[in-house]
Amino acid sequence: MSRKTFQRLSLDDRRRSLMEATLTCVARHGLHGATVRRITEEAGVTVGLVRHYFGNKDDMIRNAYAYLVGQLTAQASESAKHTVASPETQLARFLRANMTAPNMSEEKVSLWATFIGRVRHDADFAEIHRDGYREFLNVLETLIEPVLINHQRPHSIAACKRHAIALNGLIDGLWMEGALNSGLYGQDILPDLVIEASERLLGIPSGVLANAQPSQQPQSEVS
Amino acid sequence: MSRKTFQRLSLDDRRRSLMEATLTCVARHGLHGATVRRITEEAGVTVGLVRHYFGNKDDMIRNAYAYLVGQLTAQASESAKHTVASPETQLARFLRANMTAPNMSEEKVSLWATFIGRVRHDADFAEIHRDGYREFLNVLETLIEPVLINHQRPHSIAACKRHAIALNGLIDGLWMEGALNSGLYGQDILPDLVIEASERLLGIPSGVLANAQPSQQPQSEVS
DNA sequence: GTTTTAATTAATCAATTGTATAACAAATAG
DNA sequence: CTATTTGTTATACAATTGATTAATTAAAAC
Repeated sequence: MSRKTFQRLSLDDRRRSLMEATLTCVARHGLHGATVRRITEEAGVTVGLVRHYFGNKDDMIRNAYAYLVGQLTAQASESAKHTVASPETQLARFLRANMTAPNMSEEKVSLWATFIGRVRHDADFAEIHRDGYREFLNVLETLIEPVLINHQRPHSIAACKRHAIALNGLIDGLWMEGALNSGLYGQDILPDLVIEASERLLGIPSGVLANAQPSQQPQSEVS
Repeated sequence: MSRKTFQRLSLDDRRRSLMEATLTCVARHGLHGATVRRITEEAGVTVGLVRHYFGNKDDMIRNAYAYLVGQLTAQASESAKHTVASPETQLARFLRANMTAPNMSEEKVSLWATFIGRVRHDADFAEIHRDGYREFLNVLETLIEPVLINHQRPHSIAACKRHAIALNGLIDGLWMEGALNSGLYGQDILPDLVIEASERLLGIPSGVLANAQPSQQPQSEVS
């Protein structure tokens, strides 16, 4: 019987491949069903590589969690920052991005929730979670402040932070409940709903965010 | 060597004892660490009883999840319904209850999140989740409607449902992030924050909920 | 007090788990 | 083309897992 043919990958490629396989397996079978054998099979390698690249399974999972959080925050902030548009448009885009695919996916919410359960007992998990949360709040504060200024609302640092906390709660909650939708309502109502709710939370006139010019309006695009 | 002395319990008592031990172990060690041996040891019995009372481990865990969701929704609705007070006071109490112990506890949030990961793949888990979610939304709608009426706001069934979805998102998100607090802010700001945010979301005058007569505070202090 | 019932224990089982190690082979250097 | 390095495979192993069964015994029935 001949040995399996294989390809030697760079350290980064192989590690990423294993982390992604880990996330796939956790999403598909839960943490308890994400065994070393299943993960390595998903990655197309044999079990020995776990030790070689991560030392042990727990460390591989920790790295996979950090990888996931990085993806989530990167996607979120990127969707807002990479545009030259009015503050209202940027905030509106950010909000919509969190209520639509690929950001709002059942798989990502499931993954996120599954790992949250370990934050409490594992210091590494807690740190990864805290960093991601802080980043998300920062992005929100940065997006909120100019909008408040534009509409003569109180915009002290404290006020911005308070608003960011509330908005983050709203987004997180709707992101979760919407993604693993129980069929009690259609997910398609969420983008408009979160925009309208945010206008109220910030105390800005109705329509300011809802009518902010959407992504592909040619009119104002001067480059 | 003598056998362990034991006590025969009623079916309900023993089942509840095992479910609570299951939740304790899941909260303490995660789903993967909640083994039959640990759970039964926590309950003070031997492993054979799992088969006797639940058939197998998975069914025991499913029942424990339903037990947890039942606790959460019962506590939440009870905190509001069991009082003869103005609609504003009832809603305010409900909101505060979800931002303070025992409802907002790290353990309960961890448990809740851990189980959410299985909703996607297990039909029984999905049903338990959906039922709990529906109940929560119903309680919210019931609490919201009279407040909207009292302040001449639109209060159609659709409007109430929309508000309930938004408020539920806000509560869920803050409940989660607040409980496993990352130290980025103090949990003690959350009760007031959620009350103020809810006033804005519902479009009712500031202070309507905040100044609704609290449970046992003599007179309000002016800030 | 005696019998009956079934809740509970204790022990065993096969399967699966994460880890460790030696053999192998793909890429690289000379 | 040969030698070397090390990424990768294949296999073994001890520990733990959930499940199963027969033996016990607490409690109820008589």
